[in-house]
Amino acid sequence: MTPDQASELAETFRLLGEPNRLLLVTECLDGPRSVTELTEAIGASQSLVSHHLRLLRAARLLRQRRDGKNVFYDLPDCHVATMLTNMMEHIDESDNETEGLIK
Amino acid sequence: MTPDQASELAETFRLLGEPNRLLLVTECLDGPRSVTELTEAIGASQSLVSHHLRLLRAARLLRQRRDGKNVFYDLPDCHVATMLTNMMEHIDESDNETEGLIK
DNA sequence: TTGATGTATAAACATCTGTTCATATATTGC
DNA sequence: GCAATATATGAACAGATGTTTATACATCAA
Repeated sequence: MTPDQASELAETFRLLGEPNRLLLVTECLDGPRSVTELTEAIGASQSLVSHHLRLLRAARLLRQRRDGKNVFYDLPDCHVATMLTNMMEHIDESDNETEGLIK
Repeated sequence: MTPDQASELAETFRLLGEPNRLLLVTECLDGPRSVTELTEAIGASQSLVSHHLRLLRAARLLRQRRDGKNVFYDLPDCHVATMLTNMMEHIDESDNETEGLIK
């Protein structure tokens, strides 16, 4: 893997590496969600949600579509959705181990 | 997905979301690597590599094993290796699209 | 047009993070 | 023991990041 490829892939991971953003993306796994729905789902302020959504759509991790007063977000058809689904299936497997802590 | 699960998964993504750390992990995909090898491979300072390795092993993304004067790092047998391999296989697919930029 | 609702943006700020520099801790060979 | 090599740690700091507050923009109904 070249440094450029690493930076590109890391950028995706970095965006998913924030709990609120990860929740926003996973909420959209089952279909389009309006900003209001997303705001209620993750329990953050509307402004914060909007800021995070901006980053996610800039990186094309989410797509935006307006319908009347609402704006809906969903995942474009890409491997990120598949990867996330796979990760979530295996999320409990490593819970048996004690969480690692920095000395 | 619960907020706790999101935080846990996000923590893994966050660690992989830094180019140097991602390179360190991918370098170890094909087998154990010494700190010296890793340092040369990613072209960073020894100190920086060591700092990053500390974070990665604290999160159990990498395992540490000393052999004489050298310390070798490798991936524990977990789904992270599989995920990374899958992601790297598909890394070029989304390159056709223009990179998203914040206005 | 006005008000109401939904969403986005800008500024400001405290905290977090990556990095460097210096130094400490192993481990081996002499 | 000492020197040399390999790795880890601590302090310090600039820059990035997540969040809040306030405000702007968009859409629809009356």
